[in-house]
Amino acid sequence: MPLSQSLVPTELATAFSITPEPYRTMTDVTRASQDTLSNLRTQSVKQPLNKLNGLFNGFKSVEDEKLGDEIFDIETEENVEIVDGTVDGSDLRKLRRVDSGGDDSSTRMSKRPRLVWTPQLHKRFVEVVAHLGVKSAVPKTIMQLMNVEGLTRENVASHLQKYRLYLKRMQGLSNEGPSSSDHLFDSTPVPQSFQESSWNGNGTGAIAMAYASQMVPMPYHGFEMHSHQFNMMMQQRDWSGNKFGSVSAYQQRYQDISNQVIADERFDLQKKSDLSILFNPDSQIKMCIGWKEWSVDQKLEDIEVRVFDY
DNA sequence: TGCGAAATAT
DNA sequence: TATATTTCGC
Repeated sequence: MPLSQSLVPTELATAFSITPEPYRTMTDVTRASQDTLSNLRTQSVKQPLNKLNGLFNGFKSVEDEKLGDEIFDIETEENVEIVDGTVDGSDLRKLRRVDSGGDDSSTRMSKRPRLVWTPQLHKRFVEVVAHLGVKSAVPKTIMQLMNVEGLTRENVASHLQKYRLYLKRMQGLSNEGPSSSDHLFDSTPVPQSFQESSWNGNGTGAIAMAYASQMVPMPYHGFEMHSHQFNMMMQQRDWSGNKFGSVSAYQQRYQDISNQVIADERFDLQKKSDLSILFNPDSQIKMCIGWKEWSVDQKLEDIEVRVFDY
């Protein structure tokens, strides 16, 4: 919808060779103001790259820092601009791609740096997909659970599409080990749970997953641990028929369990975000630390190393 | 809105 | 060619 309208009727304008003011939509105006803003900003703020690096401040472990550092293949400084006003890390997603056919230098805007799926990033992706269940893993949820700054739903959707094709291909090849052509995907083993599990096989499992965000460093047992706020990821319906009954009850339960795990010398946590706890509708609990998964029979003492050992 | 397959771009 | 990104129907 145009924001403005010519006062001169079209016929009249044509008759007198009046070139009408072009229609400007809200999008046009918004874009123009973004252009202006970012032009101003690139002059005063000279370190978009630092900004980018700063986006990953939330990550504290060496591994995570590597993850963050390597996530983007940054080409040149000119390719990066902050479109929105926020300078604090949270908003890489506001880097916009704008039409590249800009002959007008004032409309030249950068495109988002191309995402490179490093083995670390892919590993994280696979972990999350495994937790969700390969059937119920969708881009948005995966993106949220991966909790990697700057990662977009589109990035994930693309990767997921490719990964599904890969899985299909692998399934077709049954257990023919070696050479496919995909080094990235081959670099991270396909979790055994993908082959079918009671947690997601019938489409009713894997309802909730607690996950970490906003990590804050905290000393623990000599190495760095992270405490965090807890969020609940919920998928699918029916929270009424289960034992805990409410989201807050799940959160409480998650807190309880994770606190015990952290205090438990048997668990060699590198960082607390390695811990995930999943609940299914029967209030069964599955606990995952890194690449290991356990079934938890309510009491931690009963924990046995169950299946997956990658 | 957002998913997924297909098309397209790099 | 591989794969990232965009498009488009649902």
